[in-house]
Amino acid sequence: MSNREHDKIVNLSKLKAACEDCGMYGLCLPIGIHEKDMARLEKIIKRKQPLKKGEHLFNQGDAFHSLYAIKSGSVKIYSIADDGSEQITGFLLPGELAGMDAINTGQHNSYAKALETTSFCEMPFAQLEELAGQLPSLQHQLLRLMSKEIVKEGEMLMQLGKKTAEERLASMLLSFSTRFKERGFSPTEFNLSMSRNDIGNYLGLVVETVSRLFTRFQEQGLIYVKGKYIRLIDMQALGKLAGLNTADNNSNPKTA
Amino acid sequence: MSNREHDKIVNLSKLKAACEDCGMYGLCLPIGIHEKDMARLEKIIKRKQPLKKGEHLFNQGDAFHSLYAIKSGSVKIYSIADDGSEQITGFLLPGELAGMDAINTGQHNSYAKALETTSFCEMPFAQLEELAGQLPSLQHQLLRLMSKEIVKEGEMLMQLGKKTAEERLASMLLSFSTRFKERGFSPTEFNLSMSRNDIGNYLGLVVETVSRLFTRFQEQGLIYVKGKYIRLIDMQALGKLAGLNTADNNSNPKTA
DNA sequence: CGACTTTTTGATCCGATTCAATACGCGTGG
DNA sequence: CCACGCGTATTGAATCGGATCAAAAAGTCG
Repeated sequence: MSNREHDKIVNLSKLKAACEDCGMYGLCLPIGIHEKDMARLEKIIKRKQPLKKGEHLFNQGDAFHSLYAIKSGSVKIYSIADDGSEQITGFLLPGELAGMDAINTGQHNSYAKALETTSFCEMPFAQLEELAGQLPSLQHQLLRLMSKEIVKEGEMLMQLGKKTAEERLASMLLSFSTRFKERGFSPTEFNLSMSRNDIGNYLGLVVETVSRLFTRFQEQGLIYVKGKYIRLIDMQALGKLAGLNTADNNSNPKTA
Repeated sequence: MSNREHDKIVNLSKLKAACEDCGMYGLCLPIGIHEKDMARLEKIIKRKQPLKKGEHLFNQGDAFHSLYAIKSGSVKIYSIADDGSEQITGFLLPGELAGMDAINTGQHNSYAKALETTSFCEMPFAQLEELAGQLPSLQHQLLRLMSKEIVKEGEMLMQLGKKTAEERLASMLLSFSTRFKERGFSPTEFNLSMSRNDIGNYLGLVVETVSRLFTRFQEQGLIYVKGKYIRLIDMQALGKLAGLNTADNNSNPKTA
């Protein structure tokens, strides 16, 4: 796509396709990296065999070696507490990074499971870190992505802390809508690759509640649902549901 | 305390006390930084006037310039949603860092308010980043702390997603206990600097529920409470409450 | 097709919220 | 120093949203 002159090595292998050829180029780690530096980044990125549905990218307890970038498909991130209970902490779409929570301890403390056939890149962290020391833009991008992750989780805390079941599901639908749009997919029509149970787990609700909400939203003409297929019909109403419902819960504006 | 020879500048000012003299040295950013590099790190760290109770370290919407390390006191991190509702996402104790969520957008999307008289250091991020490019150990430590933040929030998600009111409060008490201990304070006896309302907001509960729980825990002989003063009496029982109560909620172990 | 899993729908129950009122803590000023 | 006032905390009673229990319906896959 763009002109790279001084590289004989980069394209020597079919397996090692360039980031620039990846549909998620504009969303992934390479953002803001100078073209001349990209070759160095690409050299440490490993193309991997796609995962089949149900396979794991990594397991809780695994030693941490690499970050992973999702290229296509989707991944569910979850952990299992001592008592055996599962908590889903996120769903990854193409262009998003997995494994950052493991940097701290050097051990993955979550599972990453493919919800469908999923292709990804592996980026050995030691090499990434070394390179980041040499490329300020890469270092910055790495910090930025981690910061983004922190913000994302903070927003999720807001969800779980204050919102009703209805608000949570509406928010989630809109969040997926936005993310699909960023990735060039339709913002109003998509398949949710995870089960109703997963949705409930993620949102802090039981599966029956999620099911009832989908039904209700459909009855109210907000969405059309057919299994995993979702069409958002009344985005505005969904936004209103997601955002400004209980405009009080512990809000306590004066303490601000 | 330790021997530094080659520095005339570092100690020239009383204000600019060394990190090594800070009680939180072992918990803060400097972990793992070589002694010879510390001088460079210290040079960019600004000592600031302590905040009085109620004053803000930064406000939501502020341009992001610096990370802040808490030296003493405590801080509440919260954001205000469009609808005016407040959500507390965390409380910071000495040795902990604030502002990492702003790296992504270059804008703080939370407030940081002192819950009591609080002293802190300011670390201009641009300089920190530049230095991190030169000191691998600093870069690593920075990434590690951000990773830790992600993990911490992930654990909080687990709390809010699945746990009962009782479990949440027990967890919070134990979390503070651990953190106080790490900082050299008593793990069984401390003052919670935040209001009951703040605790409730943080845990996704209303203030009445929090109050009732404190009363109940005390009746059950788990703790002694007197206003902000807390003494943990039966840590084991608290741990049991916090951890292994509802060992089922959406656990669905087979999907693991 | 037939077994199994996932989803939906219905009826009931319970934990936490809400509403309401009292008690406590604390700073201010007389 | 105590009285007053106001914010914070506690306690009580009623209500409700979402969980739980139960069962049928719809997908999924070998």
